[in-house]
Amino acid sequence: MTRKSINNWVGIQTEVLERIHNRTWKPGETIPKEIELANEFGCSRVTVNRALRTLADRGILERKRKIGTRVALYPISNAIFKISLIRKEIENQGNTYNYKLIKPYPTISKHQRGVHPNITENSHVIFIKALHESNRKPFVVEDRWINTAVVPSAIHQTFEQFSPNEWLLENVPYTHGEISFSAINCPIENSSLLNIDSRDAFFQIERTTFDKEQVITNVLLTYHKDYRLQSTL
Amino acid sequence: MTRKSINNWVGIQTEVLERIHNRTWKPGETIPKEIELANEFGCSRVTVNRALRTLADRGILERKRKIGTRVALYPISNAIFKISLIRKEIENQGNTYNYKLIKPYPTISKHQRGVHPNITENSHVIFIKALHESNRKPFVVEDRWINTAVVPSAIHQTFEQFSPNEWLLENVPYTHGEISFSAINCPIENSSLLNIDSRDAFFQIERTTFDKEQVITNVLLTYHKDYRLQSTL
DNA sequence: CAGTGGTCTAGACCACGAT
DNA sequence: TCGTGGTCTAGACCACTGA
Repeated sequence: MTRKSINNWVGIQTEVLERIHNRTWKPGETIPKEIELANEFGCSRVTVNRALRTLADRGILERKRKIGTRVALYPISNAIFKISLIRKEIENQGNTYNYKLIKPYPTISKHQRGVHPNITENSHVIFIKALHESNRKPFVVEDRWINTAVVPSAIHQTFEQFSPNEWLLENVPYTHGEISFSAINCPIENSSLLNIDSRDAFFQIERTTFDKEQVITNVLLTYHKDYRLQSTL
Repeated sequence: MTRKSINNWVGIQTEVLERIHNRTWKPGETIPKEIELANEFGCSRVTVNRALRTLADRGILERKRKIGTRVALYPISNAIFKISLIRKEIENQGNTYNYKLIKPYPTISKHQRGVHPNITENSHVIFIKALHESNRKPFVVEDRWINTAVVPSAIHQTFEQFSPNEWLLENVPYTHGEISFSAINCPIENSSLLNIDSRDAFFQIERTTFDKEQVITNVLLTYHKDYRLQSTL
């Protein structure tokens, strides 16, 4: 064999993608094993392994020990959204960022919304409502509660100068989280903040973060009308 | 050194995450270089490299040659959505899938919507409107055009038995794509299909796929009310 | 049991980027 | 220029899984 010599994993990945694309290897088919490809490309097996493993991570290949590597029948495309600071998101667009605390003082009470099994009846949570502006225009309303059982230091924050979004990210490490996107109608309280008709459709993101099974915080982000979350496949 | 011996990359990753989490290594700080960690854990540098590289891919670390590896100041969380067949999405929920072509025969005409720079004025496109049902209830409306300049064989399809979503994925390879999520009001034509009030908010996904700079297809997916797209962080 | 991918090692050289 | 991460190699052993 030894048709073409490729000795870097990106090159091999490109070649494999090309063969899938031009149907040399069809969906569902098993492709040659690592050693065979290593021989063909004149490189080591580890290099082939990295190329194929990366493609498997992307859902383009399916790999099983003993069986081999197959081209995925229904390739899964991953849409990856990078979740960062709201301030960063706005600044990255070249716009100026402003922050306003809406509820003048965070209130402490039992939880009322977003009931989560790990929040007990006695858990005390802080509620905060805040507005993030882009170029002095409403961008997103942040509706949040923080579990003070996990983050007691949050009690001493007024969140007047910086958002809980920012404070938490810098000061409270989390292990994992849940996120969901949806469309909603008439969040009456927020429509005036966002300066739009309350019958308009809003794009909403809900996020809950955990520290080893304990809920840290839950946030509802209600975006301005026409907000679009974009990514590539 | 050689405190604890860890000789697999997942173990090292876990240990690194723990040190970031308990603030042994604080946000913005530079952590020891690969060789030092390899010595401490009693493993080879390649193993450390894989652990750190993977964490850098996740946005938890930032790495630069000559500079070293730092704990990201604003850790970026990736929300990954796996985009698959609509049929698969419904079946994976344990529900029965049904498909209905709405416009009895796909029409061929110049493009009218979703103008894309790569679609020329003379491009002929096929328009299709279809409904995907979950347990006999409307789930999502598929509003699509296909560029026949790139996919001439689409002309011969009636899309009565299977959706363009399925046919394209199986028969037309693509190289990359764009996707965006948004919330919209009153898609009057679709509200009756989805059997809901036309003033309700809808969750919408728009997707465009390419084959090396040529547009293959564009689709607007309008979901039933209360649809939520979920993922983990 | 045997075949295939998963990973580790030690050593080597390359590539980027700060100085 | 030179330090640090990026990657490659050859060989080895392990882990899963089908037969």
